Amino acid sequence: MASIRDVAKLAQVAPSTVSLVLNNKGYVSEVSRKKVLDAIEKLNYVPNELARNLYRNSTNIIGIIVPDVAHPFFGAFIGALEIALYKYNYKIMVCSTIERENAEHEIVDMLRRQMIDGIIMGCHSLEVDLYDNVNKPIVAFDRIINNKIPIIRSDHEKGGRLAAQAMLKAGCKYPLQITGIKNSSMSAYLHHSAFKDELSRNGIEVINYEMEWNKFDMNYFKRVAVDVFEKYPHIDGVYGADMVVCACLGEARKRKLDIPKDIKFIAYDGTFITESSFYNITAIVQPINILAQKTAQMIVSLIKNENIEKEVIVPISIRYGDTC
Amino acid sequence: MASIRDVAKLAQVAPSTVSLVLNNKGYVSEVSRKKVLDAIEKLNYVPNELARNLYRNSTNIIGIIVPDVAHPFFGAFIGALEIALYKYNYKIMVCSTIERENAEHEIVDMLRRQMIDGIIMGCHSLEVDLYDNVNKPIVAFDRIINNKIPIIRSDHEKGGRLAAQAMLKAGCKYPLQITGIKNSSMSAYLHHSAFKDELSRNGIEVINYEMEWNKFDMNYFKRVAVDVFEKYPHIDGVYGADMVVCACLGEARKRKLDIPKDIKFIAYDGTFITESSFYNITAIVQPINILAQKTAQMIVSLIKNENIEKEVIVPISIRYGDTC
DNA sequence: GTGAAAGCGCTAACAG
DNA sequence: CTGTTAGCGCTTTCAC
Repeated sequence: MASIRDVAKLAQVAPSTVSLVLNNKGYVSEVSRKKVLDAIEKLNYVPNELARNLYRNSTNIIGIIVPDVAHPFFGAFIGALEIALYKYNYKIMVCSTIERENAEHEIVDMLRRQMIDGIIMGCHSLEVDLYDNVNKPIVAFDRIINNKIPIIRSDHEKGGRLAAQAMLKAGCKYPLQITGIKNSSMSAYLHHSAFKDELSRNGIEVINYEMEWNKFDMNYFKRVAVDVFEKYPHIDGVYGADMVVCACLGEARKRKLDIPKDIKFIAYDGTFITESSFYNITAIVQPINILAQKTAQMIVSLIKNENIEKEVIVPISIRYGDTC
Repeated sequence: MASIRDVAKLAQVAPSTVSLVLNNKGYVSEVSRKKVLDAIEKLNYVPNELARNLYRNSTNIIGIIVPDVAHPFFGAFIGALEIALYKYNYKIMVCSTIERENAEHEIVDMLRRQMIDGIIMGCHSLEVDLYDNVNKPIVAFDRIINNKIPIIRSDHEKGGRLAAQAMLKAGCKYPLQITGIKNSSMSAYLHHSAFKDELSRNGIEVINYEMEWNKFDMNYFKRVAVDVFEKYPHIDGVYGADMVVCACLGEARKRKLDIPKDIKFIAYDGTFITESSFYNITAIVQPINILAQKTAQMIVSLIKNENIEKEVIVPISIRYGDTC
C-alpha cells in the first residue's frame, strides 16, 4: 500500500504538498501538481480513508435502525434514505432489531465510538433511557424517544380518519382493525385511535384485534387472518397494516367472500404489496420518499449543528383500489 | 471527548496500561486495573474506534451492493446477511445501484480506501473490468464477474427444470416465460434456459417474453402483464420472477381466467410476496438464509486469507401453492 | 509555494 | 507487571 509519503518521495515534494493536491486546497504550482499526479498514477496510490476519518473524527456514515430490512415499508424507506443521504455525501449502515435484540445497543455504541456520525432510529425501542446520555445526532423516525430527539412521521391522525371516512362511505357497518401496538408512544397508535374515534363519532363501533408486537412474517399474519375470521365472522371491513391486510384478503377468498361487496379492506402504509396483490388494495399511503428526504435533511442539519424543528409531520393520502 | 491519555492520567498509569485493560490483553495488576476502570467510569470514556481502525487498517464493515434494497428478494437477502455477518463481528453497509448508477464505483472505491473490508457483489454490473485490479476480498452473489472472484448461487438449472416439470405435470401446453436478462453471465439465464430446454425436450415450446432489464417497480410489471396477455391471449402458463408473476395473476383475474384451470403460474424466488398474494403462488424457492450464510462465510474466509471454493451452489426446491 | 513538524487516539514492541 | 516510544496515514499550522 503506497502512502502519501511514498508519493511525496517519488514526486520529490513534501507530503503536505501531496495532501494539498489531493484535496484541491491552497496553492500548488503547476509543476508540483503535475509531478504529484504522475506519482499518484505511477504508484496506483489511493488515499487511506481511515487516516482521514481519524483526523476529522468522522466517517460520513449514518446508522439506521429498523425492525426489519425485509419488511416492504422499511425496505423502501431505506432505499429512499440511501438516495437522499447520498446527496449529502453520507453512506448508510443498516441494522435490524428483529432477530437481533442488541442491534440497538450496538449502533448507539458505534455512535459513541465515532464509527458513525449519526443515527436514524426507526425501530420501537423498549429501552428509551439508552438514549439519555448520548448527546450526538439522532433523529427518530415515526417514534417518540424523548423530548430532545426530533421526530419525523406521517400525519397518522389524518391517515386514520381518511380510512374511517372511506369505510363509512362504502357502507361498512362492522369494521375490525388489526393493531400491533406495544404502547401509546408508537405512532401507529395515532392512526388506529383516529380510525376508531372517527367511526365511533358516526355511530359505528370498531372491533380491536390485537396482534403480537414486532412480528413481521407472513405465516404469522396468515394465522392472524384465520383467527380474525373465526372469531369475528360477521365483520364487513378490515383495517390494518399492508401485510396483515393482504393475509386477510387471502382468507376472505378462501371463505368465498365477495370483495368489496361483502367485506372491505383498507391497508395502512400502501407499499408495493398493496399493488401487487390480486386486487389493488385501497390504502392509506405514507409518502416514503418525502419521509426519507426530510429525515435525511434533519440528520444532516443535526450533524452540522444547525437549527432544526423538533417535529416534522408529513401529509398522507388515500389511494383507492378495488377493496373499498 | 476523553482520550486514553486522560484516562491514564487520572488513573496514574501509562496509556498502554489502559489499552491493555481495554483489550483484556497481557497482565495488569488488580490495583491498576481497578484504577483504570474507575477512571474510565468517571470520565465516561469510550474508546475511539477510528484510531483503532487506522491502526488495524480495517473497519469490520462489509459493503453490499444490490440492485434494489426494497426488492423483496434482496431485502430478505440483506436481512439474512446482516445476521450471518454479525456472528463474525462484521457490520454491513448497503448500496443499491438502481437509481444510483455510480454506487458500484463508489463501493469499490471505498474498498480501495480501506473504508470497508470486503464486498459482497449482488448486482449485475455492466463494468466487469472495474474489478480487474482490485486485489481485495470480493464475493459475487449470483453473478459471474471474472474467474478470480468466487461465486455463490442457487442451483438455477435445477430450479428451471423443477418449474418445467411442474408445468408439464399440470398439463400446461402453451407456457410463456418472462425474462429480464441482460446477458448470459447473469445466472437468471440459467433457470430460464433450463426451463425452456426441459419443456422443449417434452415437445412443448416456450414463448419468451423479454422485459426491460433491471426494472423493479410494480407499475412496470403491471404494464408488462397487460402486454403479455394482449400479445399472447392463448397462453396457459406463466413463469417468471415473483413480482412480475404477481402482476400477471392480477391481470388474469381482470380477464376472469380460472386459476389454475385456465392458466398456471410459477414464480421464481419464492419470497414472501408469493405467499401474501390472494393465492398462494407455486414457486421455486431460493434458500435465502443458506445463501446468506454461505456468502458471509466466504467473504470472511477471504478476508482471513483462508482457502475457499471458487463456486458454491446451493440446492433449490419447489413449493406448491394454488397456482400450478 | 513548499517543507518540517505536530498530532488525531490508539496499539504494540521493548525496556525496565 | 508497567512506562516509554514509535508508529498507523493523513491534515494543517507555521516558518521559510
